[in-house]
Amino acid sequence: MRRLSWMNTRVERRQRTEARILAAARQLFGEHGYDRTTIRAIATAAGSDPGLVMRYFGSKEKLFAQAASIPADGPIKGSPEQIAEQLTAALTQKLTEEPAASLAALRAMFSHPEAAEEVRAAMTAQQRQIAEQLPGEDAVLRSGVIGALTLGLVIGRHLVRLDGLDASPGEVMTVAGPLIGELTNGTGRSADGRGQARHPS
Amino acid sequence: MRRLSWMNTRVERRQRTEARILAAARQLFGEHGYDRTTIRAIATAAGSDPGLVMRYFGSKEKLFAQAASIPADGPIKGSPEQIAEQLTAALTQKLTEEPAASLAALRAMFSHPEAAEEVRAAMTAQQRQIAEQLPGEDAVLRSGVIGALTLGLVIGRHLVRLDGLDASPGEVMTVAGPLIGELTNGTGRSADGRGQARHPS
DNA sequence: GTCTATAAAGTGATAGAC
DNA sequence: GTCTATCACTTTATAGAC
Repeated sequence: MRRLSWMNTRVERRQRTEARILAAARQLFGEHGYDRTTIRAIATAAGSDPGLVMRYFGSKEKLFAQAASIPADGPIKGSPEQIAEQLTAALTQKLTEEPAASLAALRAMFSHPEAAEEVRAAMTAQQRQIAEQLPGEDAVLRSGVIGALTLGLVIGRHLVRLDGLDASPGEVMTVAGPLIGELTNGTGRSADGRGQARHPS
Repeated sequence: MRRLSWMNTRVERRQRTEARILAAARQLFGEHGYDRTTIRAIATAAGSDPGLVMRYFGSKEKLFAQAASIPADGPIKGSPEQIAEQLTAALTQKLTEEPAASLAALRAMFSHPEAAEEVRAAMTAQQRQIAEQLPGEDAVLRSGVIGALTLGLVIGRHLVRLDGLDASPGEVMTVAGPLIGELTNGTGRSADGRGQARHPS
């Protein structure tokens, strides 16, 4: 049994180091993009060594693939009103705390084709799903605008730090929520606009 | 006079080469970002030579500064309705044909800090200008959402090629126009929504 | 198992030949 | 004036010392 516990601590040590490297990779990829993040910088930030990083993850590309991922939002279903509610909730969460892995993928997508594919796949999957359930001939277009609005808000807040978007998620959603309501049911009138999102106070 | 005409052709030749290099730089920076665009690739695309590129522009950084720029939209002034109209027109144009220089700056901004500053400066200048003239306590926030929507639409169409955004600019504006109208006057009701933008057919 | 030393390739920039 | 050859440097990735 002594051997097992010994192996355990060693395996655990290795797993902890791997996790530290992965966390450092996520942060640096998210801050500086793919090309400007070097294996050396990741190793240093993780208190480790470039050689180990390569040994654990095989290549920079594979490390990035593990570090940057877009978690698919749960399936979105129901009436336009229900869809709007689910979209609003998902967007609120993205504004509150977008995970480092997503930010890494989002930043890298503009210079790293594989990251672009990752994000595109996640976004088009959700958009298609939404478009199928929305009324109106221009459902595909409207779900595209929903995607653009979401992308703009997330990028504007977390990556570009656009003026005015540093308000609380609740405040931002007070403005953005009604737009989503409008886009889901195809008219600016029937959803009562402003009331759709909760006020922060 | 013979010398003058001789100089002219030579100066012209040089200017033409410079223009070709600049055009190639814009296109490649816009397609692959700053880091992945090499001086060598630009020179080849322009049918020229890496040494000449350096000689003409001094450095890759200076070449990028000349190639990637965000033209400031004209000053935006007037009542909320007029502002909405000007914003709609500007956005329509950005959707119709965003110049290569802007696309280069937009793509590079996520990995190249100086490009980020370029875009941020242009966007915050316009947003501040708009926020000053909009009614409501949350004018700054609303102009921020306008910026995010614009950014999302331009990026979604030209850079990410989001599903559904490949419609004609007129069709896209049929959906996005009312949102801008709603954001400028602070309510989803008073602007008549859909009627704001022209239909394509 | 961990890390140092180095290899191989590609970059921006420069000097100097035509 | 135009372009070739090369420098100095940095990158990922590997081989081998401890």
